[in-house]
Amino acid sequence: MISRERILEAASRVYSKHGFRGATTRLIAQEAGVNEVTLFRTFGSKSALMQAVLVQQQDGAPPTELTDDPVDPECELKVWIQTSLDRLRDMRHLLLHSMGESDERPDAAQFACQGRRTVHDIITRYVRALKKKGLADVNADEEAAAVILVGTVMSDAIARSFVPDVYPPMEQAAERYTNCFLRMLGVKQTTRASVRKTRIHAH
Amino acid sequence: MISRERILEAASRVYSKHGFRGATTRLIAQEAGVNEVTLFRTFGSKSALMQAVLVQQQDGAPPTELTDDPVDPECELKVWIQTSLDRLRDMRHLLLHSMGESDERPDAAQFACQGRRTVHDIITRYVRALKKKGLADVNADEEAAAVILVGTVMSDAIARSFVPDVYPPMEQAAERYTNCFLRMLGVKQTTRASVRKTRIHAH
DNA sequence: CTGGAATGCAAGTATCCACTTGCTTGCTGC
DNA sequence: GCAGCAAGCAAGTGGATACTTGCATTCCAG
Repeated sequence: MISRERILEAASRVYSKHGFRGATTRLIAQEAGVNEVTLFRTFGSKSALMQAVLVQQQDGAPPTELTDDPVDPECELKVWIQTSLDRLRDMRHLLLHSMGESDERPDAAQFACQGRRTVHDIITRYVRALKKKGLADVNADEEAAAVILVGTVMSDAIARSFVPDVYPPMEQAAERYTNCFLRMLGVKQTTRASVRKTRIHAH
Repeated sequence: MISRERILEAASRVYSKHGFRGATTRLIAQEAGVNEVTLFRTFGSKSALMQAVLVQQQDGAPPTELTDDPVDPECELKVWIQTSLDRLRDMRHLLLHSMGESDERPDAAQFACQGRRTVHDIITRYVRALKKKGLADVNADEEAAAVILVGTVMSDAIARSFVPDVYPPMEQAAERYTNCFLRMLGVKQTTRASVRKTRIHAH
C-alpha cells in the first residue's frame, strides 16, 4: 500500500505545476514511479485522486493559532506572520490552481476557502483581545484589519515569486508587516527604532 | 473584420472561465458565433489568440493614477481604492488563470506582473508626497505600506467571491481600507467618526 | 508451498483536441 | 456585373487523454 502515498505525493506536485487538466494520469504515474493502471486501481478515477490530494493537503497543514492572552504583540504577530508566510508560500501553486478552477470543480473551491475563514477569525479574535487588554485602540477596525493582514500575507506568499523586487526582503517582511499592522491598530511599540535601523541598513 | 473582435471578446470570456487548456477553440468559436476555421484563419493558432487576448486586456485597462500633489488623502485614496477594486474584480479570473499558468506560458506571467509593479510605484510615490507635505509620519514605511495596500486590494478583488462574509460589505470596503491605511501612515483624519457610524449602522 | 492480493505490462477504445484542406457562399469596390 | 476577399461548411488527420481488459509477475501469510 506504499503506492497510494507515492501517487498522492506525485499528484500534488504535478497538479501544483500544471493544474487539473494539465496533470495527466500518465505524468502523475511516471512521477510516482508507478504504473498508470495502479493509479486507476487505487483511486478509481482522476477526479477522485485529485480530491484525495486536496483533502490530504487540508489536513496536513492547518492554520497557525494565536494566543488568547497577548502579552508581546510585536513578537507574537511577527512569529505568526512568518509562519503563515512559509505555510502559504508552500501551497501557493495549489491555491492558485484550485481558485482558478473553482467554477468547474466545487471541491477545489472549498479547499481554497476553508482555511481563509479560520485565519480571519484567528486575527479578529486576537485584535479583540488586544483591545480588551488596553493594548490596542478601542476604535480600531478589527474586521478590516484582519482582512488587510491576511490579504498582505496571501499577496506576499503568492505574488512575491512573480515580482520579487516589489516586496521587502524575505527576512524583513514579517517584521515590517507587523510594525505597520500594529501602528494601524494604535498599538504602542517599544522597539520601533531597531526596525528602521534594519531597514535603512539593508539599502 | 468584425469577427476578429468578436473572437477576442469570446476568447477572453472562455479563457477566464476555463483557463488555457480548458478554453478549446471549438468553445471560443461557438461563443463568438463564428466558425472555428475563421478563428485559425484570423489568429493562426490558439496560443497566438490567447496572447492577443492578454495584450488587449493590458492595454484596455491601465492602472489608475494618483495625484502628485495630495490635498485630501482620505478622499483621494478612497476613490483610488474603489476604482482599483472594480478594475481588478473584473479581471480576477483572468489574473488567477494567468498566474497559475505562468510556469508553462511566460507571456501569461508577464501579464500577471506588469501592472503590479506600476501600482506599487503609484502608491509609494503618493505616500512620499504625503510625507513631503507633512501629512504623513516621516517614519512610515512606505514600501511596506504599498505592499500592504496593494495586497489588500488584490485579495479583496480575488477572494471576496469565495468567502464574501469575511470581507466588509462592498460599499464600505474602500472607505474602511482607506482609514486603516491612513492610520498606518500616521495621517490625521478629519471625519473618523462618520466611518464608525457607518460601520456600526450596518450591523 | 500455495492461494490470494498487489502490481506491472501491452494493447486497445472512445473521445477530444488543435489544426488543415477543399469547396462553396455572400458581400463589396470598381 | 464581376473580381476578390472574408467567411462558412464538411470532412479529415494525427496526437493526446481517461480509462479498460487480460494476463504475467511478485510477494507475503497461513
